Order: sequence, then structure tokens, then C-alpha cells
Amino acid sequence: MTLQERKISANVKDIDLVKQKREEIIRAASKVFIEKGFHQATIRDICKASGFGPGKLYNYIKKKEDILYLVYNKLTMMLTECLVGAINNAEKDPSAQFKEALTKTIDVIWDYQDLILLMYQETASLDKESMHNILKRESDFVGLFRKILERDKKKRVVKNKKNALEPDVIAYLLAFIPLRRWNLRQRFNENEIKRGLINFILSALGMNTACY
Amino acid sequence: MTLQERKISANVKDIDLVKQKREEIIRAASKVFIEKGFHQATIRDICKASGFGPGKLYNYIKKKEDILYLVYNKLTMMLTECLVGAINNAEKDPSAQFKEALTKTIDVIWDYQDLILLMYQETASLDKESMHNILKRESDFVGLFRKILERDKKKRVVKNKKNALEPDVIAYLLAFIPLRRWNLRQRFNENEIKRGLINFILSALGMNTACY
Amino acid sequence: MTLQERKISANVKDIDLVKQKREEIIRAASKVFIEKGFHQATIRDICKASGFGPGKLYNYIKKKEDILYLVYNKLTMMLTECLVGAINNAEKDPSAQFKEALTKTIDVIWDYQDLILLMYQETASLDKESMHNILKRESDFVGLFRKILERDKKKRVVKNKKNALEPDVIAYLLAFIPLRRWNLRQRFNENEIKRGLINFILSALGMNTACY
Amino acid sequence: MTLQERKISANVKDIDLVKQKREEIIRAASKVFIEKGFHQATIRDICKASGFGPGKLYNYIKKKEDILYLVYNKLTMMLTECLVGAINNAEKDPSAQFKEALTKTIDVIWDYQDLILLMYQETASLDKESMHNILKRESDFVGLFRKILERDKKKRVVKNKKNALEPDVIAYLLAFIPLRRWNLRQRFNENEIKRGLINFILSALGMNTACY
DNA sequence: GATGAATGAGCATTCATTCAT
DNA sequence: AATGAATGAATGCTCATTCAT
Repeated sequence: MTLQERKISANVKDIDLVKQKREEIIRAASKVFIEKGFHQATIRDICKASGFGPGKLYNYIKKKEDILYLVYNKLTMMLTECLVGAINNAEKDPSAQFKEALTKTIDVIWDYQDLILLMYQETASLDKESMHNILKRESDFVGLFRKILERDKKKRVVKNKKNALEPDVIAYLLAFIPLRRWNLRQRFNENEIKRGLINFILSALGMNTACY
Repeated sequence: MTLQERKISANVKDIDLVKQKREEIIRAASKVFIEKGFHQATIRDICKASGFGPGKLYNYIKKKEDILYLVYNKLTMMLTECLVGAINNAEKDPSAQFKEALTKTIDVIWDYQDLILLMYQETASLDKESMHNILKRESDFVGLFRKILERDKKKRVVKNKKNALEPDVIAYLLAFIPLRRWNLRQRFNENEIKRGLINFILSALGMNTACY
Repeated sequence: MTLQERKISANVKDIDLVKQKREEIIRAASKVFIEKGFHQATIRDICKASGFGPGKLYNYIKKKEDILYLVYNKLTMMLTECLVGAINNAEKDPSAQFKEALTKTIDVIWDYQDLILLMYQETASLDKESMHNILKRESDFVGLFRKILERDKKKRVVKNKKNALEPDVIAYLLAFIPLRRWNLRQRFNENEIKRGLINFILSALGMNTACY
Repeated sequence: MTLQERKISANVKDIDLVKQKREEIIRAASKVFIEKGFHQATIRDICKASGFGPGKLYNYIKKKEDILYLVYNKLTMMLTECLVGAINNAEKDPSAQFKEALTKTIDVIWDYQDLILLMYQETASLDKESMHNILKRESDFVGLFRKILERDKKKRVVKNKKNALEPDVIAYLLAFIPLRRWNLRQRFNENEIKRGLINFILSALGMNTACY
């Protein structure tokens, strides 16, 4: 599950500078992409938001799409790290631990729902290699869930359903909030959405939801 | 739940001709949009695919985005009709009926997964009015599910979970196939995906999945 | 001073029908041209205003510009006839007669100021032949003035200035109202403008302006 | 009578460069507009004439119409400056001074007759703000004439006619040359036209024309 | 002679990318 | 390494004109 980053070549040689400037680009571009979408966002928009001139910007990327990849890369790194972190923090009993991991993950997803929505909408805008790379992250993310579910099944916390698709569906359910946000906003508040989703997942897994 | 279509004005007066030519446009544009996405697809692409010249094309629409709306409109109409049809076909016991409706809906979704993916990706490309219109269809779709679930709960087929978000999540799960297609293709075949999804939904609702 | 009309060929053979339909076209197009200008006005606009379809319209003209020529032709015919009429109506003494001709001409110009403005603005949009034809009308119009002024000079009504340009300038002054309309509207009313112009012309000619 | 320029925003930041490049655009576009008129002139024509590519061109303007405004702006600035300059050059007696100002102004008008004709023909092509701005220049120009005439009246050089429209008509007469050029060319040469016009104006004002 | 759908060259404008300084 | 003006192919769309019915 090592994350093999697609390399984006830069004119600038200083690796640390590249890393630092790309962070600035990611920060600015995220805002612009969320606001306008990838295609509507122009390089000029990103220049304005980042304070870079086009020449400077293109010293750190090769094409516009690279910026999208940088944003996605950052995001998927963060999400994966978050899930890994939540899981490894194993102090409590398996059930409570899973619930906590889920809660934490959903909290993070809530915070980044705009970017995650963007990711679902604009992944197709990536070239083959970038897309393959990002999809690999997602399948790693699903794999992480599979591992947790299997571990818990062994410990008999989760009722065995023998449904091989289950981890994929669970992982997919996590995108519920970003993808349904606009449809839910009028009818539910943040807590209702989060709790509703967690309860649904837990009961789908046959886990006790009493504590919520 | 009446579907209020947004009217797109045309230069051509003959209503039937407009209807017919727009079908051709929808057919051609669907292919192009699926292949390239809305923004990458040029009017010239759609002209080539439809055999229309730009002038002819613009006799039936006002702007590029109208074509996207026409495609969405067609799709959401079909999906809603399909679900309504499946539900009203009430001969069997509630449980069997729900399962059948679900199976049929998922079959249709499978057939149109490319377009549904497009819809999730490009809805943001619509103008306010069109987007509102399409989102309304989706919420009608969810409402349809809520109705079914509530009807079945009364008949004690479905275990009551008191989760107000449930219909939204179920409706959302139907988009699993289009949205996860690329992530699943390598590991599962059509039947595994369909059955896996149906089983997950049924067991999440607490319904017997033995027959599958 | 015979007005040699440029012939515009028509698909339709019936001469009277052509004449009648062209009158309708002129009526409708005048409104549209005044409102939007020649270039901004589309054939569709003229179709809408006239109730003609494009096919019908093009049965009576060959190109868009022909319509402009038809409008100009109508207008210059009317203006010339008006001036000729006013002059030939020779009952009073020369001085009074000239003043009356001037007054009447200016009244007509006032009524058609929109079209005359259009003519000054869009003459350049005509092709060579049409433009030549229209310019010929203008020089005929000037010639008419020259004739009057010379006749009056012999009768010693008008002081002789020996300025060969005078008739041209006087004719030009008649366009003062259409061309300066927008600059005058805020500061003067109809009567002030008309009287001011007439007085200026008369005193430039050295004629008594007491009666005004 | 301060001339409030409408600001046209540019992508290029260097103010001096903008000024310089816009001069080039004005130079090239003037030729093209004179030859073809504003609407017939395409951006490609202006690109070809200026040696600018469309991208470069649009770095200095926002829309095609801005070019027309730039041309007009340049022209009206020049005309006003010329008149102001001629007037302030007050060494001789009022009568001679007025004649000189008139002569100089008409010389300038002669030199720019093509552009002035364009201005009369295409002002309607400007948007509201630009048109308002240009009309303001014209009324300032008329105001300038009013001032001169009133000054001279006080000094009894010009016979008082008590005609409030007089300055407007005089200013209007200055456009005689551009607007009548094509009608005059065949019958008069440059000097005849200039002298004829000056004499007409002077005698209309009741000034001695002996020296001409 | 009327109808109105079809045609397609042409338009103004944008914007990712480059490259001289 | 930074700057920002220049590049120019490509885009969505219009509209005078034609022509089958």
C-alpha cells in the first residue's frame, strides 16, 4: 500500500522550494477549483489567487491538469493518513474502535467535502496516468476498510455477511456527504447527517447502534 | 411529483420535428459527452456525431448547455418512469415486490451507468434553473423511495430503524454502480456487482436476502 | 433630374405584387433599422416585423442591403417630391414663397428625422451602385436649391454672395435637425429648433427674418 | 470642461506600454474603419493592419467596440485641443482672431475628415457609456463656439442675431466637409470648399469676408 | 408564390502555454 | 528563479442566404 506518487517535472531544481511553492499552489487552486470547477477555473484565476505570475506557476508544473493532480494527491494522502491513524489508535475494544474510526473519518470528510465533491466530479479531467494513480489510492482506501472489516469479523464484532462487495460499498458510503450535500442541506443539519450516516453504516454491518 | 420541464426555445416551429431532432441530438451528444465529458466536447464534435451543421443544431437549442440539460432530462425521466413502473406493478407480497423493483431499477441503472456518471460529474455545469430542475428530479426520486420504505414498514416487512436519512442513503446507493464502476471492474463481474449491491441494500434494510 | 431607379430583381414576376409587397417590407424595415441600425438588424427581425418568412422576403429582394436601398429610395423620393411641390406652388411673392418652401421642407424633415439620420449613418453600407444612386438624389436635391436661390437672386430678394457652395451648404443645413437631434433635445423644444434653423438660413441668405 | 475619459481596462500592467500599444491600435484601426466601416471591419482585419495577434490585441482592450472608442477619444481630444489652441492664441483683433481660429479648425477638420465622417456614422455603435462620453465632447465643442461668439458679440465684431441655436449650427457647419465630401468632390477643389465654407460662416455671422 | 428548415462560412473572444528579459 | 507580454489555435455561436416541399 505504498503510495507511488506520479512525478511532475519542474523547471526549478531546488526540491524543497518546489515542495513549498506547490503547497502554495495547492492552497490557492483548491479554493478556485471548489468555487468554479476545474474547467471554468482559468490559469489566470489561479495566478490571482496564489500571487504567482503564469511564468512562475509554470516553473512548478507542466500543464494545468497537473495542478488538479496536486490537489487530489494532497487530499487522498490526507484521507488515507486519517483513516490509518484512526485505525492504529487501538486502545478500546474492536467495536468501539471501529465506531471511533468511522466517526473520525466522517468528521474529516465533512471538513473536506468540497474537495471530495470536486474529486468525484473532475477525476475524468485527469490524464490516464494521473487518473490511474488516484484510482489506486481509492482502492487502497477500500482495502483499508476491507482489512478492518475482516479483522472485526474474526473477532465476531461484525456479523458475517459473506458479501465481497461490502468494503467497497462502505467506502462508497463515506462519499455520501459530499455527493448528497446539496440535496440534504434543506432537510437536515450537520449532526443529523453525520449520525444518520454512521447509524446506517453500523446497522448495515449488523453492529449495535445503541450508543448513538 | 409532476415533472415540470424547463422549456428550451427553438427557432423551428414544428413541435414534432423539434422533438424528433432533439432526440437525435440527445443520442449523438450522449455518446460524445460520455467519451469526452461536457467541457471537452465541442459543438463541432456534436455536429460531427449528429450529422447536424452548427446552424441546424442551434435551430433546436439556444446554448451548448441546453444539450446537457436535454440529455439529463431524458435520463431522469427514464429513471423515474422505471422506478414508478416497477413499484406500481404490485402483484406479489410487499417484500418480493420491493426486491423486484430494486432489481429492475438496478438493471436500468446498469444500462445507463455512463450517463448517470456523467450526470454526477457535470451537474455543476448547468445553469441555476436547469440544475434546480434536475435536483428536483433527484429529490422526487428519493421521495419515491421514502414512500416505498414507509409503506413496507407499515406492513412490517422492513424493520423500523427510525433513521430519517435512510431513503436518501438507499437512493444514493443506487449510484454506487456508475460511480464505482472503474474501481470495481477489475475485481468483479456484472452479476457480482449487481447482487452484491442488492444484498447490501436488503440486509441494510433488515430484509431477508436468502433468495439471492 | 429624372430619378433613375436602380432595378432590384425579384423572383416574383407580377410587378404590382412586387411593388405592394416591397411597400410592406419598407414599412417594417424602416422601423427595425431606426431602432437597431442596419447592421444590428437581422433578416429575422425584419421577417418578424413584416410577417414575411425569409423565403417570401427573398422573393422580393436579392440581398439584405437591397432593403436598405428600398428604404432610402422611398425616403429620397418623398423628400424631393416635397421640395418640388413646395417650390412649384408659386402664388405669393418670391420671398414669401421661399420661406414657405423652407418651412414645409423642414416640417417634413422633422417628421422623417429618424430615417434621415439612418441615411446619413448607413449610406456607407450600400454597395457602389446603390450609393451612387442615392448620392445622385442628394445632388439633385442640392440642384433644386441652387435653382431656387438663383431665381431669387435675379429677383433681388436674396443678396448676392457669389458663393458657389451656398446651395450645398443650405441643403446640408437641412440635415441639421436629424444629425443634431440628440445634442439639442435637452436644451431646445421642437419650435425653437425649427425656428432657430429657419432664421439662421434666412439671415445667412440675407433675407428678412422679421416675420418669425 | 474637463474631459473625463472612460477607462478601458487592460490585461497588461505597464501603463506606458498600454498607452503606446493603444496608439498603434488606434493608428491601424482608423485605417481599417475608414476603409470598411466599424461593422464590416473584423478583428482579423485590425490584427493584420496592426501586426498584433488577437491575443495581443485583447491584452489592451476588452471588446471590439473599445477600439472604436479609442479612435473617437483620440479624435475628439485632438479637435478640442486644436480649437482651444487656436482661440487662446490671441494676438490680433477679435475679428481677425476668429477668422484665424476658424481657418485653422477647418484645416484640421479637412485633415481628419475621414475619421470625422466615421464618427458621425458609427457613434450609434457605441455602448451607452461611451456614447455619452463622446456626445459630451461634442457639446463641449459647441460650448467652446458659444463662448467665442458671445465674446465677439460683446466686442461688437459680430452682429447680434439673438439666435440661441447659432453656436450649434456653426459647430454643425464644421462637419459640412466630412459629411458632404463625396457630394462635393466632383464639382469643387479643396480650396474652393474650404473658402466657400468659411465665407458662408462669416457672412452668416455678419462678419466682413472681404479678405477672402 | 409561400413556407421555413437547412446551410456553413465567418465572427468575436478566450486562455493554456511560451519565452524574452 | 521571476516576470508578464505575446502567441495563436480553438471555441461557442450567428445569420444572410438557399432550396426542397
